[in-house]
Amino acid sequence: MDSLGIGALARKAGVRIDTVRYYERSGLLAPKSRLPSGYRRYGPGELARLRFIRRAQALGFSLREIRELLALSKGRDVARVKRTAQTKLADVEARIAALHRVREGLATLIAACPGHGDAADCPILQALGGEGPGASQLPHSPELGAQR
Amino acid sequence: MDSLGIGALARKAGVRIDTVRYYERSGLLAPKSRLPSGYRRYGPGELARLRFIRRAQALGFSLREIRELLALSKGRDVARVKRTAQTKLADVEARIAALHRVREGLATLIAACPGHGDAADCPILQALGGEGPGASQLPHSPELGAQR
DNA sequence: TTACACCCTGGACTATGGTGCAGGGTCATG
DNA sequence: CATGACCCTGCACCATAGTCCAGGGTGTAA
Repeated sequence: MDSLGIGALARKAGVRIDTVRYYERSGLLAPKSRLPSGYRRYGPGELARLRFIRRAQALGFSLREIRELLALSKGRDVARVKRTAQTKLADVEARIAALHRVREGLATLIAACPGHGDAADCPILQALGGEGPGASQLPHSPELGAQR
Repeated sequence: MDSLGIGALARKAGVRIDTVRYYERSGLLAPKSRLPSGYRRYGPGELARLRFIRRAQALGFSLREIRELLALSKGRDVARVKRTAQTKLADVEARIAALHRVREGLATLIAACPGHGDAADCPILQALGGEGPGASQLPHSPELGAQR
């Protein structure tokens, strides 16, 4: 039979055994069956599901979102799956935009810093430390704090 | 005197009182002095430092990195401050690049998904779930998992 | 003096995504 | 049957950045 123990499954998917058990605790991946001893047994479907989880994580989905995606895929509601992916895309684009602003702020400060001399002449320290208009060149977007 | 209690300081900087105490525990911000009762007292320097911390966070620095930045600024080693900022800039740029790959992967899948019909026809589910070449259109960069 | 806002410490708890360990039981090979 | 690899459960722990609470003490003004 092409059924796998937890160790073989983990090796095939490139994750740790503990991670597989963690996913099970999190309601993401249940074994196909159990031996009378309690040993978990997995089939090819479980391997595919585990790979799904890893790939979705690489796309920036959280485990909670992946759980929803898996539930959706069981209901074969393709429209909702697509909408979820679209929402995620918008989210990723917002994060990119926020990071662009961070990059501009940093680049501006680095360009203005002589790289030597007294700390009082360093715009990086000035801009961050000042309470006056010196800080106005920094991005101020609220969502930057929400960078998960 | 223009010295502040912890509540006034927190209000001026737009953070919570607990957060100020948390920063103190983390070695980021010590009070200027204490009353005999133990009450913390802060001067304008501490307010500036607290604002520094918040702005640096908005630039994507972690508290650990901010602690290093603050230590550096005390040593007035401007060159090292600049190098730290440059390292952070490279880090931000790598995160942007990783998110770009995520975006391309998602956009490709969304474009190919009909948005209706059977789940078997949904490339989002297919690409994620398959173990064959279907997954090859997805980004595979290892640093994506390391998205802090 | 009383009222009330403010402050103290220490510890528990939140969410996320795991990792590690103790103390056992089981499976397969020689 | 012995050995070693594998597996079980349950629990504690990691980092990050806080948040909240209990059970007190203090500062100030009417």
